[in-house]
Amino acid sequence: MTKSKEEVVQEFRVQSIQEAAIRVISRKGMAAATMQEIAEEAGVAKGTIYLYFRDREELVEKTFETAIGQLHARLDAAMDGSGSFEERLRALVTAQFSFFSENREFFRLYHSLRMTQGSASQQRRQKRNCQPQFRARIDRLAGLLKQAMDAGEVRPLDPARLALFLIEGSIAIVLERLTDDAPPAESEDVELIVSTMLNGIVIPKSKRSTH
Amino acid sequence: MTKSKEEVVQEFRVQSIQEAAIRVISRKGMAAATMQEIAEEAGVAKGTIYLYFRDREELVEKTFETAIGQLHARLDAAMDGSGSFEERLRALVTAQFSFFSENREFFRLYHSLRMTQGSASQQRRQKRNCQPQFRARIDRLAGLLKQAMDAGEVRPLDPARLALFLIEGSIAIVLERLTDDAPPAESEDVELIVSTMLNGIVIPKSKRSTH
DNA sequence: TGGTTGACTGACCGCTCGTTCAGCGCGGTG
DNA sequence: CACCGCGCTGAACGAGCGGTCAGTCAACCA
Repeated sequence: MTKSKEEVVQEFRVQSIQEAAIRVISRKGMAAATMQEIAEEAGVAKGTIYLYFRDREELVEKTFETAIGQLHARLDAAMDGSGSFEERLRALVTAQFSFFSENREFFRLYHSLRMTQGSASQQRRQKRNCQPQFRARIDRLAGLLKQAMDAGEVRPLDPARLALFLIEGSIAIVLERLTDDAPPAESEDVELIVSTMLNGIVIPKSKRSTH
Repeated sequence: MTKSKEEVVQEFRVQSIQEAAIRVISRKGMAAATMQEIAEEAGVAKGTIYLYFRDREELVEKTFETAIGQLHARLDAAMDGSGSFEERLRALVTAQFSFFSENREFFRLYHSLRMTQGSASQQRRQKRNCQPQFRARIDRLAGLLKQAMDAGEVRPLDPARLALFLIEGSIAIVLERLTDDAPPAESEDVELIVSTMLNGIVIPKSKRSTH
């Protein structure tokens, strides 16, 4: 089952084109990323891309799928640990933070894709292909929350809404960190998110110091 | 100081072109919205737009400024009320919810603008013109939070980060409501956000029922 | 009512983009 | 050495964009 030379070359090309696509889309955004620039970034001619991908749409789609697979693997690993609810939640947020700071460029691709709009057919296509990927992330976290609710650790709230709120809120902070010149330690932002979600921001009246 | 007939006509044109721009950008997204389609939507010829706006960029910019002014006015009104911190926070989230459900299309424009990427010069331009608008919203909420912290009602956390987390999390839920076929009552989602932010999701151990 | 104006139009232009394909060079074969 | 086969190239193409401007005509004056 060893790979032939041709297969190795093929895989190398596909991979380096995808990596170039991530970098260019991250830099310029989905709409402004041209095939020409992706080709230059990958060190091949424009035509070469079309030997490995049917068209621009397929390139973007396949690239996204490859990259998000890695993210999901990391997040699953973080969540499937056997700690307490709090530990698992903290692990999830931490994993998300570290993945995106290791892969800043992918993060922007992730966002570009989510927010891309276009013709009606493009929108339908995107809904079919990409939405399920995001939905899957929400659903997994929602599952974790539901579990904690059933165990009586967490108040009974709509788990899907909570998951959405938490993930999007975190993403906003990750995004902010990316453009921050001197962001605080990663753990500090993780703690802010986790403690806010778990215990809220209010100081109970019984614990307030007299002003 | 009464308006001349020409001024009235001029204002009407400007306004209807801007409204058309909002609708088209909302539908197709920033990149895919063409001058041709905006013109058709407004019921004028493409060239007419250029009598009222220097170029596409100015149209988008002016349109955005006009629209976001309304949003800020609403949110300020909600926050400047003289209630308790909790009441003002609830009012803010509620105002955001109702504004965006009354102006679904503007909401999508808002998002399109935030996520637009492009050439280096476009990015710089956008940073100058649009980022401050978003920043202003964050800053206002951050001010409210800071006030509550100084009063000892809220734990001392980075107010800017908290504001970002809250606003983006809420926006995600608003967005979800827009595509939901049968979303829960607005007040229900507002309550979820406010109570989560204030008190967290955890049930204190002392109050847990035995399983 | 004939003349003048200027708001409006839409065919047109230059340009950029995704996509194609005739041809190039190179490693293997007889 | 001549001859392919094939991965690759990049000039060329057509579609579609933002922006232009010569032409149109209803409204208004003299």
